[in-house]
Amino acid sequence: MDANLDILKKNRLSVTEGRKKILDLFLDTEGALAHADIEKQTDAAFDRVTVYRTLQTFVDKGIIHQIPTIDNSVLYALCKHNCEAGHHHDNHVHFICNNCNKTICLDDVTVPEVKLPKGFKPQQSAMVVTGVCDECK
Amino acid sequence: MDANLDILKKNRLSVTEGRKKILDLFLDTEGALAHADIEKQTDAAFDRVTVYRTLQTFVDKGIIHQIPTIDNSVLYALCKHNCEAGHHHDNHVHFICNNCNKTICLDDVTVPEVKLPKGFKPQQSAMVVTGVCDECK
DNA sequence: AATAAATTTGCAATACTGTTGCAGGTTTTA
DNA sequence: TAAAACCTGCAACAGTATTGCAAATTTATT
Repeated sequence: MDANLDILKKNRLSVTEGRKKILDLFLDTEGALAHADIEKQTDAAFDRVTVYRTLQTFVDKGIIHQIPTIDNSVLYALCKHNCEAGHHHDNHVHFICNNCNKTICLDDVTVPEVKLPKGFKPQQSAMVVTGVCDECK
Repeated sequence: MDANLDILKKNRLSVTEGRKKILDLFLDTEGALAHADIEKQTDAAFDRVTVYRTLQTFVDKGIIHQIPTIDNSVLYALCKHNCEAGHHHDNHVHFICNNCNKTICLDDVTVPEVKLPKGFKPQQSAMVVTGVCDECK
């Protein structure tokens, strides 16, 4: 069975063309995707609104996660670990290349824990490193 | 001499009402400000465009810095260390409270270094922790 | 397999966020 | 004080995101 079908069914989502196609995109892409990337790579086969809603649904189900960026762009990437609805365990560092502008999930680099001042209770932490990636070197 | 005047002159910026007022806001605020916050707190005394341009100017001069967030909001905070134009040395952790929605600069918590995979050259890193702050407890 | 129920999609409308050019005004320089 | 440099506000525009609703599709039921 296709991986995308599997994932959709596991999350009790209706299997539709759009969801299958967008999920495939994530499965085939190493790194992160922006809403605009998805529109481009699907040749705008789906309404912008549908793409927005699909992404939101996937985030809610823990299939993909949002990535923090310095500018106001929103990036999404596949969760590679066992994220459950509403609880993302994706605790890896994200790398943004200043040369090719790609965002790369460093799946093997976990976000280190930090000691917070008294009274602060952490729930989630994110870390973004910018620089030059291995391909641009 | 007022702190704001001092900072503006040091950076060879014309001293205008808008810049003084917005800089004061940052000096008086512990934490980060979004564009919307600034409009609100100045009673929209300045045009939206002016606020955008002022923020951009301050970032360029190294007076304030942008903070990465998971959603697509853009936050700014004063650089408390010796930021020079184009070189931000502000490496503290930012905390976003899920209750009061404030962003707080944890000036005493520095972003830990992480070991990156081969070929990746880091230039800057940012860390954002979400949770419950000391006031909301 | 056919139909009903539930869900999803696309369109239209709307709102928010941010940028640019330019004329007029303010600040700085000489 | 006058000229030059710089900044501001307005108008227009572009990109991004959200909502309601009717039509279409998918899933559940018989």
